[in-house]
Amino acid sequence: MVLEQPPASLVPALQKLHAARSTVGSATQRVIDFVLEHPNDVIHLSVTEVAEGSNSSEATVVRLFQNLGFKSYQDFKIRLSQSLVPTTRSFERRIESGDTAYTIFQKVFATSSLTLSDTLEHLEPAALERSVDLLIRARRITFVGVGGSGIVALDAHHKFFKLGLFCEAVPDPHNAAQVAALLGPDDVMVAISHSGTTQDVLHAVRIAKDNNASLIALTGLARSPLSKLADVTLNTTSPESRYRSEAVASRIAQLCIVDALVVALYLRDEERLGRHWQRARTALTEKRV
Amino acid sequence: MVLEQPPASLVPALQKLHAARSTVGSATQRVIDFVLEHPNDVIHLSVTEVAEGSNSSEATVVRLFQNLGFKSYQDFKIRLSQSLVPTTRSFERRIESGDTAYTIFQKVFATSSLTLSDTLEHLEPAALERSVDLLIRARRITFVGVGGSGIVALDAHHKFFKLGLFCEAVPDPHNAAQVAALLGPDDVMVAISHSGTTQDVLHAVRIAKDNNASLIALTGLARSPLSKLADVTLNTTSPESRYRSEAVASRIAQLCIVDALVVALYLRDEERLGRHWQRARTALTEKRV
DNA sequence: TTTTTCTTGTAATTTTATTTCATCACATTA
DNA sequence: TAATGTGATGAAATAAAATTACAAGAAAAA
Repeated sequence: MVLEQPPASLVPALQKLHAARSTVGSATQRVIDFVLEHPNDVIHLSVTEVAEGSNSSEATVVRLFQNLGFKSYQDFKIRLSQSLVPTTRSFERRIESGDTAYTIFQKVFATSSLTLSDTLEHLEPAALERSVDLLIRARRITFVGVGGSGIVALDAHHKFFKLGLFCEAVPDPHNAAQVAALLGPDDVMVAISHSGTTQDVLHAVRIAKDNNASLIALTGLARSPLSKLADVTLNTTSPESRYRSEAVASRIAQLCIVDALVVALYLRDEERLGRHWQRARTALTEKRV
Repeated sequence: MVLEQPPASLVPALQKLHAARSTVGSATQRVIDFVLEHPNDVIHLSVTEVAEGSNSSEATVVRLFQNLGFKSYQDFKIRLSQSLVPTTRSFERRIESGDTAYTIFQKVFATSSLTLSDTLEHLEPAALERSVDLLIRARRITFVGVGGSGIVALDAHHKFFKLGLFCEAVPDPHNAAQVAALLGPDDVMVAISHSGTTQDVLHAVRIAKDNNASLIALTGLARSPLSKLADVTLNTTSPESRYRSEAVASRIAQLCIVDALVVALYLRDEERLGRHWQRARTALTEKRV
């Protein structure tokens, strides 16, 4: 078995295992498979137990991890436990009637954090690139969303506007359809709806599509009517929770997506957009004490 | 040494050690001190090495962790390594000109996540309780903020409104002062300003204080003119970052604070607020496909 | 003071990790 | 086809680490 010295390992422990899988013998492969299938258990298992679980021998287990560049089996377990940490277990996030304000804050923040990482994990790099492509070329950008999603639309408008882009937010369902009717093939509509089934939004979206405008969907359900109509879908995912609707938690992720889009656009055309942004910024400073 | 069975432990491993310190003997204290001083090294040390490092015996080390509720010394090391998982280092969050869209997303999301945990860490439990007290008793709640903070105000209004509370958002600086003039001693103003120095907001806040209204400040700088006027200050903290103003990152945390406040209020008076919330919810369902 | 309780370190024991070594499987070459 | 080399493997030996048993000593209670 030949293995290069692994790079300073930003890579979580499990990826190393996966990468090595094809270059090792059958017994060692069984060990790798076992570890990949039960990573959370392995943290608490001894060499002997792993050997038994994978129908191999202790020696094979020990050698595997040494060859992978870990100082010892224990060393591997430490690394592994560190890469497995992020999921605050759901029972630790569940809000109970008797919780103190601070406990509630802890749990709400934990859920939000989890929503962010879950969402990031499920976003497709290709979809992001396409979104940026569409937005940077757009003549005009319209953000549509009602209710809670309307807030996201306003936020997006606020930020895109600072970049000097021609854009508008339509948080009012009545106006949405009318604005959609004005869009053309060079324009982009960004439709925001957690459920992806909001009638008012769908109505506006259909009109926009009829006019050949491009459509980016920001939604919480991958297979919704809205995402079927969209050129690109950016999905948020969030864990269930009592006392706090999924929609609310996913809004945090949507705002974060907007933030990231703004930064990505900025870097695509720093020359033009940077100038606008600076001007908007200095105009604000005068308003401070 | 008497120790209650530790609660489901939202608490990182080290806090347990710290809490137990005063209830144990001198040798055990030396062990605790050693671990608290070198947590990152301990992860890789054996029982014997820890015993040597702390001038105690192996038995003392092993017993300490068993008494603290860990299954074994190894079990403790696993927990410890999980609580020590290095936060994404700042150079891994810094956005560079050449970054791909996906990389930018990773970095923006990482920064947001960090902002959330930083903010939570700095929030004072007492301040949270007082905020909830003030809000639940309020006759009328006014959210004030301009620009980006105006979005937070709107979001807060949207959510508090669903609980059936008498509230309003004033994202327009002109109206802010007028609305503030209408407030009385039973009312609460929630002022949102990242810098805590926004003239328009301060103006409105002073008027509100003159009318003896209570003031909750949502700000990003602890020692700002705004927080001096406030009865309670809820602070957001966020790491520096290029291409993305601190204000933008901290907005995520502000929204999260609002979310948590809503949940906390709800649980304080589930009877009354739950009824309202249910009604608002069912009214929405009809708008879906 | 005496008795009891709790803490501690030494040493024995058990568990766990690592190394050694003989064997086997497979590929290459004669 | 047989001979040879290479690397993977597991049984067993060894080493290391963790845990427990126990007796001595300190502190608290009677």
